[in-house]
Amino acid sequence: MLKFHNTLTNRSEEFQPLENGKVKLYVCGPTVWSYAHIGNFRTFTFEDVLRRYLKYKGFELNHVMNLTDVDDRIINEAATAGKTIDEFVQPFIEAFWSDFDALGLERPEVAPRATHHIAEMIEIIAKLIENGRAYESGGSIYYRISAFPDYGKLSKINFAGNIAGASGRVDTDKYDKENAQDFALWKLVDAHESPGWDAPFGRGRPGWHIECSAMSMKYLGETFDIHAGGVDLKFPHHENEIAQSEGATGKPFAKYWLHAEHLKVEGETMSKSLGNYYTFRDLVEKGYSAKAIRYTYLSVPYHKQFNFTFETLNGAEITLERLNDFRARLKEAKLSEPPVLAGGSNSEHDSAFTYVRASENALREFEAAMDDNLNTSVALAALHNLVREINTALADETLREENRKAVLETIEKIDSVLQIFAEEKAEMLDAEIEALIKDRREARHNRNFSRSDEIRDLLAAKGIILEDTKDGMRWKRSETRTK
RNA sequence: GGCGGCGUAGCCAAGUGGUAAGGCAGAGGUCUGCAAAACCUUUAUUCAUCGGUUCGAUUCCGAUCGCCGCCUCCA
Repeated sequence: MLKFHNTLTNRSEEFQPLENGKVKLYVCGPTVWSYAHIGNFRTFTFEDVLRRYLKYKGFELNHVMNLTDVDDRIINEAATAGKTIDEFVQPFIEAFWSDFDALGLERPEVAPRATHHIAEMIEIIAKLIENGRAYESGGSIYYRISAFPDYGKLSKINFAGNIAGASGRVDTDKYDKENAQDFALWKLVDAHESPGWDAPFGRGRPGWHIECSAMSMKYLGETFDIHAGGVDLKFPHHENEIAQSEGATGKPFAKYWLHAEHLKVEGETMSKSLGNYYTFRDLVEKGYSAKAIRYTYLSVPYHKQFNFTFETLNGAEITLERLNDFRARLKEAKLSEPPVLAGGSNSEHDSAFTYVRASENALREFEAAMDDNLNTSVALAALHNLVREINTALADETLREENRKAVLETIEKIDSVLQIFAEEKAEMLDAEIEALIKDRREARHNRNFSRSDEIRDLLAAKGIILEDTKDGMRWKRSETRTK
């Protein structure tokens, strides 16, 4: 039974989609003003695991992730660079998708851009003005929080205590609002100012929150299943989305709210001033693999803050090498066929049966962990336990053909969600290396070990690692990385 | 000032009212011509501290200390 911790109710709840077999999922996407950092991608990776696990459970997905391509920062940066918004944003959108793909994140069904949905935003704002939940002031349109009694139900924010004690926090907004908490839906823009769009209530540009209401409801309907995002968006962004959407439609907005916690880096808040700020591409440039970064994210459940350290990341590289080696070795192993049995059992048969059961157990543990609010820590432990057990069987030569298939299928199922195994590609060695390997085989046969070790070192320098096993020699490429 | 979270081995961490998953690192061993890989054994009498409830608490309650997040258009 799949359960989520719903931050709207603050409880663990069984997941029940609105429509049988289908899930409507909205996630807050990136603001494309720069390269996304490793904190952003923790959230996107969580959302990918959510997506993949829902598919694993047999649900049909309609997953929407917006791209915020208009906000104050983008407008300012574009102006500074002397570019239009489109020109400024385009390279960052491309970079975002490139990073997204590299991390094994499956693209959502719809990835709408805010600037392409201004009409939908205007429509919602018009409704809110009509029903008294929005008002005009100084040419801009604001949301009237006092007209939405449910305001605060997601973030559980107590405004009374807030205002009284918020030391040093001044409302710096230069516009005139009825209440300090009222937020802008539409910002007045001069006739000559860009960007700007014409609306019945005047030329302007949208406030930050309205885009998500507009795009989620356009593609998923007024009520949908899951809304996910980073914790920092809970207030005010998600709270405001609820106010806008439910305020306009009178219907419940999202049923389940899932929030990903932030990460720290080496025990400290990630920030440029501390020098521990990393984009995904920074780590790739340092030589780390996307899979190891993904694995590191998965080692801690999404709803817990975690400490991203390079020691952990290095460990993840080694762990993944072990997993990939395991799979390769399992595929190559010479295994015996099941003996022809005339009934009864013998010890060999019993052990084979045990390993079939090990696969089933691992899958069951994996699903139980994922069902429990996507506990990827425990899911990984289930995988590791299976690998160790089967490794032992390989070492003992008690594994048989029938087991191999079961184990490989289990791994494939688990990895359809976790996506941590390396892509399998048939690799060819060039002739020179093939010849060296042949020489070494001969040298070893003749017990000329100085020559065979010399060749091994030579190949190692070329990034080819040799391992002598009882089934013969196997090779792999070393993961070269600079640190 | 308000709301919330966290503190588990050298490191990253899971977890539960019934006696501590997993990964990395370390130590010893098996295998190997030597390596590598793999496997085996081992590494927290203890889960920040102090009280309380309980037959029993790391897990529940209270207090204390420490760290963090949100309350500002940052995932």
